[in-house]
Parts: sequence; C-alpha cells; structure tokens
Amino acid sequence: MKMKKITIDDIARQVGVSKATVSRVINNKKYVDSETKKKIMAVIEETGFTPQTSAVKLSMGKTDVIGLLVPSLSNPYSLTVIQGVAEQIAQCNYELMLYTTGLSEENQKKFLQKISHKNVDGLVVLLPRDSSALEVLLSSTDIPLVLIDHRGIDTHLHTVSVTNEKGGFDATEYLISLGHERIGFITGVMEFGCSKDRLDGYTKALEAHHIDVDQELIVNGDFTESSGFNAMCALLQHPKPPTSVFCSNDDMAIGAIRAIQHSGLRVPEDISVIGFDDTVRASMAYPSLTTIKQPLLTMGATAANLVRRLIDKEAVEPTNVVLNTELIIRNSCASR
Amino acid sequence: MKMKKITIDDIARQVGVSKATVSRVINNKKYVDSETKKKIMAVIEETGFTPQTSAVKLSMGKTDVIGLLVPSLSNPYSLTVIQGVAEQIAQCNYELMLYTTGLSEENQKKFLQKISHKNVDGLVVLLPRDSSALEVLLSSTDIPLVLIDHRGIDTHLHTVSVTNEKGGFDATEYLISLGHERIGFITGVMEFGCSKDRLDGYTKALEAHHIDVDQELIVNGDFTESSGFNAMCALLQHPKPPTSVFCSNDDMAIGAIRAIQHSGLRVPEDISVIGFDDTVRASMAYPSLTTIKQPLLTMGATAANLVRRLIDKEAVEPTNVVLNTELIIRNSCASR
DNA sequence: ATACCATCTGTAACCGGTTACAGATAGTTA
DNA sequence: TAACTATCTGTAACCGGTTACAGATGGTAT
Repeated sequence: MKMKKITIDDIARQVGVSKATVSRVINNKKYVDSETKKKIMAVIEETGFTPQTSAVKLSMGKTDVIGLLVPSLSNPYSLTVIQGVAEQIAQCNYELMLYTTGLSEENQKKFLQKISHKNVDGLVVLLPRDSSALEVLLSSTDIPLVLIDHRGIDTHLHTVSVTNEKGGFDATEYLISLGHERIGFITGVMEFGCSKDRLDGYTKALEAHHIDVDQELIVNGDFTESSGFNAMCALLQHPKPPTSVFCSNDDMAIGAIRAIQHSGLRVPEDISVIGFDDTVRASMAYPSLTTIKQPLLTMGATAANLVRRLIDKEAVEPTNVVLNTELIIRNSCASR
Repeated sequence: MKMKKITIDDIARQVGVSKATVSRVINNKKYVDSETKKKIMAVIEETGFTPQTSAVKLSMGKTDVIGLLVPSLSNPYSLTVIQGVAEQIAQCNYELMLYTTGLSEENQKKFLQKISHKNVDGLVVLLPRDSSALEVLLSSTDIPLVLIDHRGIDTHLHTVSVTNEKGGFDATEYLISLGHERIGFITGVMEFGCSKDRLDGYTKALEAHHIDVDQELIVNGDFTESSGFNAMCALLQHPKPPTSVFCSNDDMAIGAIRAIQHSGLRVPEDISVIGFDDTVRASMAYPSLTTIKQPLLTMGATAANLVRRLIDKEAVEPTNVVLNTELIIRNSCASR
C-alpha cells in the first residue's frame, strides 16, 4: 500500500522518453507530439504523479505560497480576515502559510529571516503588535508585502485599510442624532493608525456639532474586552458619567456593556454603546451591538489578491486600497 | 535597499572556504575549525543569510511544514482547533500550511495529490465533509496523518477525539437530574462518528433512567445554526413538545434558542437547552449556554504534537488519544 | 535541388543546498 | 621512524525538477 516516491524520471522511463519531454507535458508547452503527450498523460494519471514542489521551486524560484502573518488567532477580527485571505488564495491556486507572532523576539526575528525572501512568494501582514518587527520587514522588502489596516510609517507600502476616521465620525454623529451630548470614547492601542483615526473622527463629529471635547470622557483601552470593561468602570466613576460610549472595537464594547450591566444599569436604556468592526460577536451580544462595520472578509481577500498581483507583476506602484465602513444599527443604542 | 538574493556560495566566497564548510557550520556539524566557524558565522550574521528552504528540502527530503486541513474557517469550532495546532507547531519550529476544503471535487483531488507525499511532512485533518476524500487520503498514506474527532472507518489510523458518548450521556443525565423527562435531541451530520456517539450517549442515559426513547423527539440537524433553528421549529410543532433539548453542538443550540424565543417561549424557563463543544459562542449567547466542553485547543495541540512525533519517528504504532469532555453549567437549563 | 521553417525530442546545465569520499595536516602511539 | 588517528577542508555527486541549445525530421517556398 505504501507508495514509492515517484519522480519525473520514473515517468520518463516508463513512457520511454526523456524527462524534458515529460516536463513539457506537465507545463503544457508547445511542440510535443499529441501521441507522446497522450501516453505521458496516461502514465501520470495512472501513477498519480505530482511534481515535488521544492524541486519546482528551486528551478523556478517560486513557491506558490503566500504567507499570512497575524498577531493572534484568538480574536474574531483576525479570524475573519484570515478567512477572506484563505478564500482568495484558494481561488488563485496559491497555498496559505499561516504564521502567528506573539512569540519571543528571538522567534520573531527567526521568522522574519525565514520569511523575508525565501519561503513564500508574498506576504500579507495583519497588524503586528510592535512596529519594530514591522521595520525589519520593511528594510528587507524584497518580496511583495501588503499590510492590512496599518496606516502611517511608510506611504510607499501597499496597504488595505478602511475609512476609520469616517467610521468614527459616523458612529459619533449617530449618537449625537439620538440626542446624546456627553459621549464617552474608549481608545484602541494608540500606536495603531486606526486608533488615531477613529479618535479623530470622534472629535471632528463633536466639533461639527459644536459639542466641546471633554478629555475626561476619553479613556484608554487596548482592544481587549477586559480593557473595555475597565475603561467603562472608570467612566462610570465620573461624577457626571456619559450617557453613551463609543468604543474603538466590538470586543471593548462588549466589555463596556458588561461593566454597565454589572453596575446595575441597563444598555441601551441608561447608557448607549456603539462599537467598531462588526465581528461575529456584535450580532451575538446581548443586547446586540450597534457598530461600524469593517468589511473584514473583503479586506482579507483584497489584500491577498493584491499580493498575488504583485507577485505576478500585474501591479507595481504603491497601492492603498481604502474600503468603506458602514453603520450597522442594532439594539445597543437608544435616544435620550 | 533591495537585497540581492544571497546563497551559500556567496558566503563561501566571502569567507574564502567551500560551500561544504559553510553548510557544516549552518548545521552544526563536528570537525570545523573554531576560527573558520567564527568567521563564517560572522558573515552569515552580517548578510542575514538564511538557507533557501526548497533547496534544503530537495536534498533532505523534509519540509518542516505541517499541513492542516479544515472544512471551513467560518465555524468557531475549527478556529479553536486551528489555534491549538498553530501554537503547538510554532513551538516545534515547524510551519503551518492551512488548507480549506469546501472547494470543488476537482480542487479537492488536486489538493490531495499535492499534499499526499510532497509538500508537507505531516498532516492534521479536521473532519473532512465527505469521506470519499478521506479514503483517497487513506489509500495514499505515506505521510504521517492524524485525524481529529473522526472515529470509525479505520482503526489503524492515528486519531485525537473526545468522549463523545460520555458527553452525550452526561448532558442528558443532567437534564434528567433537573426533572426533565421529555428531552429532545437534535443530531449532527450522522456520517460523523461523533454524531452517532452523542446520540448513543443520549439514548443510553434515557434507558439508564428508564425513560422511553421517543423517536419523534429526535430530529436531524447538520451542525449549522440554521439547521438547529429548523429542527427546533419542528420539535415545537409536536403536540406535546419536549421540555428540554440536547443539541449535538453549540451552533445548533443557539439556533434552537432563537427558535424557542421566536415562538414566544423563554429559555430556560419554558424550555431548557444544552449544547456540545463549548466554543466561544456558548458563553456569549443569551442566555449563556450550558454545554459539554470539548478541549478544542488541547485537541489541536495534541494532534499537532502527535504528527510531529510521527515525523520524527518517535511514535509509530496507531495511537488513539481520547480526551475528556466536561459539563459546563451556565444559564440555559432550569429544573422543572 | 536548396534553403528555410515548424515540429518534435534529447542532452546537459542549472537552481541551492547536503554529504560521501578523499586528501591534507598534525598529534599520538608503538 | 613508521603507523595510526583525529581534525579539518575541498571536490563532486545528488536531490527532482526546468529550460537553453542543438540535432533530427518532414513540409513548403524558391
């Protein structure tokens, strides 16, 4: 039952031709006699032969592998992006190598070396935790590289992002339209461009409606649920707490809701909460979460496709795709 | 800034030795002068040289890549398993190639060929949708292969699974202990061993407590939320509906809860619902879901580690790891 | 008949590593 | 001093493909 490792030479020998001819058939080159071709195809079919990728790569300098670097697999945000990337890659006949950072500096460096110009044809990078790793990547940019939602640092990079500022503006304006004036804000990790943009959107919306920005209503979070919980607790301590809160992502919004409920208040009757991302958790939360949707699947797919085009030299100059956010109204906000 | 592709020959030339010596240093072989070694290491460090994996593989016959085949990325069950696999693989210095089935027969076959004995050193397989694909895999088993939660077919395979029958028994007995006697059951995809086992556990628990098994209370589902919704609707049509329902997984349980709430009844006051899996959704559902926990992370990690051991020839004879399930009590079940 | 071209096939070099083998050197032992 | 051994290094073959090049064949235009 155990299959002997079968090579192109075996096929050639069985058919009685040279391996060059077999290779031509495999790659659908011109100038192969149709009879010969038929015979070779038959033997290939029969033996179930597949070229060994590392041999192909060695001579071609191509792996047909796209790497995907994500910080973590445990947040729903990453997962949806991964899904988008995976689907797109499968369609293009590439394969997907999945890497997670969150390891030691040591490992991260080793990973970067491995990646940088050997094992994959291209790389999609999702929000690396610390930008030092990113910089190493940038300095050794000899493979196609697309960043997802990482604005700033370097504009000659290929990126896929969303209208974060507009999203922040829309969320805030929606709360204002419901009659809120004291609107809290829980930030994300402020090293990320997206966090800054959302905050900018928030302040601009307030200003547009002539509401003073109260720094005491702006609390730092780090995109985790527990940080949302803590930040909300802090806001609730305020002598005059906000009547609504805009959280920089859904996880923190869910944490904030828990904090509110925990303190005996109700969402949205007492305090309205709006999130950002529209991950699967948003629709499953109780109450279901009004949020700003990022098209995560599309972002993943777009990034993967962009990498593929870069690999195939279809696109070269720096591309910055910006996808639209969208307000999704559910049950976590009420008018005042 | 653009890095020239740098090879072992470049290093050798720069240091003034042969590539064989460089290779020896890279692989930490004996019999290299410590001075020479130092010089070579310095140049390697300085140039940031990394061996090209496909060249290494070609001569070594090893990829250091473990493949992971999952049916889909959109259910939380797969995701947690993937996470477990990914963590384990990262620890072992392997890399993770992610494949999703759910494509055309054509693609699936191509994938199997590619996989079967070329591109990865080992393979972890999570519940392929149709067993035909599985059988092809089995017939060409020349690479280490570990199945997750796929009982039956072939006992000389390496598998990682859980105590599905005991889990089914525990869930059912828990409902009985709450005073329920009319207990509905929503099945999974019955081609899967796990689905059968859970059903067996259900019937055995009923029998152990001298409760007749009512076939009308057993409805087919397919592990999706919507199938749970539909199955529950069917049960609600029954002239004498069950007072509690055991669903073969959490997604269906959440679908069932929606169906119950949609019909104007309450969970758990009117009908109790218990699930299976304990995916992240369970704790986030409303009401939070009582369920049978599968240690998904551990399952993934165990499978990955088993594959690694098979690759390294540490383990050879068929291994069937069975991990324990555990009843997690939350708020979706009430006593009668 | 000659030149030319398209079709078909094989030979051999090449991709970038690993490693068996052999040769060189120096140190140790009989 | 001779023989043996351990250490160190280079040469060349090999892994399994792709492809430039050249040679062979037959058909067509001149």
